Amino acid sequence: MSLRVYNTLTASKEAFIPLHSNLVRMYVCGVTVYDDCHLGHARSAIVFDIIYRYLRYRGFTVKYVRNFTDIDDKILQKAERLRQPWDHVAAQYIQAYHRDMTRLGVCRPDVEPRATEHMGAIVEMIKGLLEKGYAYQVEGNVYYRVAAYRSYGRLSKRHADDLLAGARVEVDDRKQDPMDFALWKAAKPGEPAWESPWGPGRPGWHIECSAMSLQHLGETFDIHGGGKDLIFPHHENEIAQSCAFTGKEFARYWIHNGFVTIAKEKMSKSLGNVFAIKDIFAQSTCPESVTAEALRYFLLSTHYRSDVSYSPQGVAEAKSALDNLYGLLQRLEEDEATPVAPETSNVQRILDHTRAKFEEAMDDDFNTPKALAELQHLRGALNTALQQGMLSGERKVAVETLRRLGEPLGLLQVPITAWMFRPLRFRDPNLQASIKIDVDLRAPLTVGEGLSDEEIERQVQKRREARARKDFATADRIRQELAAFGITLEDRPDGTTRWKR
RNA sequence: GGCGCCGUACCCAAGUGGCUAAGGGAGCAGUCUGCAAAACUGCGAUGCGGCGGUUCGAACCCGCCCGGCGCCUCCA
Repeated sequence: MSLRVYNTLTASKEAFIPLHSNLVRMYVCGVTVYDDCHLGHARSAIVFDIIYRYLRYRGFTVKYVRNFTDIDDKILQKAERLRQPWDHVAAQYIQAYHRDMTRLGVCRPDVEPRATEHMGAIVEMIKGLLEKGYAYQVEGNVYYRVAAYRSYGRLSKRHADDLLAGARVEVDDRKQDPMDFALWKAAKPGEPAWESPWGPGRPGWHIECSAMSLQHLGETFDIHGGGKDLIFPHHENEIAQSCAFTGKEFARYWIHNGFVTIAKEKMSKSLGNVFAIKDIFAQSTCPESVTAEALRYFLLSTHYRSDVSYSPQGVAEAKSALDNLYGLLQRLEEDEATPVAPETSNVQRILDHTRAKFEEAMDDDFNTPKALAELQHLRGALNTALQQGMLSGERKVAVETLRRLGEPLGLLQVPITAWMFRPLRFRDPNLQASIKIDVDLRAPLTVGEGLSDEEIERQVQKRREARARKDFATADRIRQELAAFGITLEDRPDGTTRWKR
């Protein structure tokens, strides 16, 4: 069984075969840095993160490029509003982006090129397009001549006639055709500008991605991705520019992720239904790494091409599902003597079978919901095995397998002592609104103010002594005291006690 | 107007022509337990928006209808 991916270009699932044997070259559209990232950005980043991780899991060498568009009209507008230099605004949001991605556990790409650092390449490309007749200049502006590119529309499955029928294209007298788009924008007084053969100005949106992907990945590369809202016009225009410039095929596989929606509607600023990533973390009652995995599990429980409807209780449910997997990890990692039933043990067979099913699911266009179901199925099988007795070697292998299968998904990577088993909730009423209120939200929530492992162990030991002399009043009192700090105790049959945060 | 997507149990969500329609959350019952918790086991769609059609056979293909959404304008 080999990897198959859905290609927007051909509108079908295809066998994934990189151009150069084992090397995968992948370009993903990052963000225009003019504001904090929201859940939609998180989804896109996480989707391509798991694609990147899984390709490596599958033995490919991946060169992963994800850009920053750090010069754009929106950045200039923001700078004006804030009365700050535009490049400070960009730098600030690049930093915020990195902060959010780190929190989300998103791998850093191999290259993170910025438009402003590729002006030479951008200008060269525009020059080439002019020479070949695919562009024209008007008063210091350069436009792409869409009519000159025969197969324009093949990605978004649109035809020139349909586009004109839309009649929502901004009217610009200088364009020869309403569909033409800017490659270079002449600078107005006071605007940042770079020198060019057409006078001072800045690149139009789209050209920076063509130039940067060409420079870092070459003329033809394997995967180009982004949110599905980029299919038109952004990616369509990139294809037009790049193919016209090089005369070669551009990206071979186009991968697009679905939206995050709120109450069935696309998350967007105009609708005012945007949730910033930083707010999710700020409002969560769980530590960052736990919140990150809960959010990841939530997002990955829907296939990447479908829209996923965000809700606080959706994340809370994902957290519960993860708790059960971590609970299993905790029990597997406990070093206790268990009854042994080696002759009937089928643990290794179960693990092998799960790995095969997991890979089968991921090979089928990154079917993460199916992959998660396989992990959950494994949980049941291992729980049963655990109850019948597992050798310490088997338990070790089981833990390794769970962690190894979790890795390409970015899940099950938190050390067990750092996992928080208490339900995840959000403090803000807006985030909290649709959660059924079934827990006391005034209970202690913050991790930082909790007890240390040592303090907890000491109390657990005291309680053990009390139980040994049948002093259940004391034992129950200790349990209640720990519960006030959010610590749950679970007594095992052998008289020992496990605790959970 | 053009192009396209979706509608599966209380909620979320795989499956897209043929084994009992995955899995998770919530719920109920039982086993276990000083109590509790966890875990395990069992229960839950004769049916996949509706109506027709194709087929030996359809949630899955085709047609129509109902409902929801997206792109065509900046957007992950």
